[in-house]
Amino acid sequence: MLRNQVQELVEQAVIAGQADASLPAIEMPQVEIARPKQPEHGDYSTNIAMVTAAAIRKATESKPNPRQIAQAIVDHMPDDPLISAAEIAGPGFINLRLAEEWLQEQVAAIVAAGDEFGTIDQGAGQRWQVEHVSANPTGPIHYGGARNAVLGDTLANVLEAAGYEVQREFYVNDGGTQFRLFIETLYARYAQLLGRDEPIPADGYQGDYMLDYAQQIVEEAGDRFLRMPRDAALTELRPLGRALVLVSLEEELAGMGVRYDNWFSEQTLYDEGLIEQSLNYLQERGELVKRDGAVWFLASNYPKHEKDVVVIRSNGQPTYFAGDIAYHYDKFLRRHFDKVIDVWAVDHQGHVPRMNAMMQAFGLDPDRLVILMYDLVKLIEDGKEKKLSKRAGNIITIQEVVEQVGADALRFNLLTRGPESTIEFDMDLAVREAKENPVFYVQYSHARICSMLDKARKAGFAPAAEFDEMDHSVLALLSQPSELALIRKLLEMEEQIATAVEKLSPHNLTYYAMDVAKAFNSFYRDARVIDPDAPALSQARVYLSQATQVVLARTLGLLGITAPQEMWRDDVEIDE
RNA sequence: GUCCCGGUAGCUCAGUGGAUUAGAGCGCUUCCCUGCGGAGGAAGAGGUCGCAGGUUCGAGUCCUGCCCGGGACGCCA
Repeated sequence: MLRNQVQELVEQAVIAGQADASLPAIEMPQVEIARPKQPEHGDYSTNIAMVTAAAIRKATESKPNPRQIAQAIVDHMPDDPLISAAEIAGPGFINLRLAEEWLQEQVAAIVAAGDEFGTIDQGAGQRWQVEHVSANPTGPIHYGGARNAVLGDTLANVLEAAGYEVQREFYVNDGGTQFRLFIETLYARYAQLLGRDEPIPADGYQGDYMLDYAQQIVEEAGDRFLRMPRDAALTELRPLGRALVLVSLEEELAGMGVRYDNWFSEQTLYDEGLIEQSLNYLQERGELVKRDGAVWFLASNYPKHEKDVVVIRSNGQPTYFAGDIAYHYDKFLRRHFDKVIDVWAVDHQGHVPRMNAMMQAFGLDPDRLVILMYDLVKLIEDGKEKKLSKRAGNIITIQEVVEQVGADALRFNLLTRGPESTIEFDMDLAVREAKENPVFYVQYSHARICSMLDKARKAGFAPAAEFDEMDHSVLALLSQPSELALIRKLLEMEEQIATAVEKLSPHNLTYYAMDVAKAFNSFYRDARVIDPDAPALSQARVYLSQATQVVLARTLGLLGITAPQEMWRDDVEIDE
């Protein structure tokens, strides 16, 4: 990665400076490379001189001058085609400028990398799992689940781009009370459709969608389940109801581009004895105790966890947390993921400490489990919050929002904010604003490039793929400010991916996409790409446009958003 | 009561301890189509970064307290 290359050069300078005693032989602080806000401050800068000065001051009580330290580092900067200038500025910053020739050459590198541009090998084949959404399999997913889905899915994309092997998993809560109520409701609706007066359970699911599911059962099985005892019918309905609801969940999520590698059934934890096995494991390690007729996990043994947690109720039933223990036992001790990211809504925040304690009780590094929390989505209607409940059948579904706003705009919108922000969602506003969504600006730029490259091809300026070998010599002609600014912006991609991975919040990529589009549009305004009178320059600009197309397509791809070849306004009024 | 997360432009939100000017989108104002897609470009107005202390060479960013908003504190899931 570019930033790392720059960092290494500075580190080499530091070592060289120490070798000839221009710099004191102390242990040097880590060199941090930043991107200055102001372009006059170069492409990269480092505060290493000031940090070093502070370290020396602390160690020796002398008063070193940061600018002198900076000078020593600058004097020892190795010659490298990457860097054209290293300047000292302000209190002791070292500002580094990328060489123009090197920048120009990168256009070829981007085009050559194509779909792979931006990929970094940080993950080095580590196996990570991202478990997300995991909504109860009892009906359509609430709009809040869309946030979870988009966050998890995009994060998984980004991790893959960073070289991690990622499994996307949906935990199907088919072992607990809610799923039982769902099946009982399904049975009731089924019986009602066949004319029997069967009440929906008290806490059952009131939504109309249950009638659709019941109707499908009727079509598949006729009245078969009425001709057996209720308990037997409920048992047989479980797999059928599960299949129905999973198909609709899968469709709903696919509607916004979210797909899974694995749907993990909670029930299998019971069926395969994993609850018992994982609890035995904890028992052997002395982490469980029997008290008041129940079995407790001694979470209070671990820092920050004051309370113990019940895993087996006094009635012998395991708690939901017992399922979590077994599930994560399976993730780490059977499937051996290097790292697991669970994407949870903030209302589960109280469970995080016990998950951390659980990891330690397993004898595992708690950092291998990351609970990624996102805040709620509140529904606003007529300026007021609307309370929703799936059980009451009163929810805004993902599908509704996708239909009204569009999957691309929805994903982009959800990814313009950090996970911790609370989202107030107003459907009317969203529909009104959908057309103004910046995602179209990005997509439009991409379509515009595609169309223009097409025209270029016809004019005899072929994009690189159609050459056996790219003509690098023309790239040196890309020397206008807006051309170089665009190249610089394109080269940020690896760092943007690294940032998204580091902070486990990929929303910076949406801003990056807008930046790239903006840089391209400025370039496009300033520079005429197809100009028969200047064939070499035209060819160079075609390459640059192509590189931009590569970056936009890749960035949109990571965000799970389509990169259209063309798009036309369909709502333009034709004047006169 | 304890703990967690927010509070940045009219609105929706970004912002890795840095550099006399804190950013984007939308909205608002003014310009730019005889040149490849105007869903565009150039510029402008708009801010006590909730409040008060502290740490430091340097704070929107870290620490403490307070105010406001949201959430969590079950043998529920």
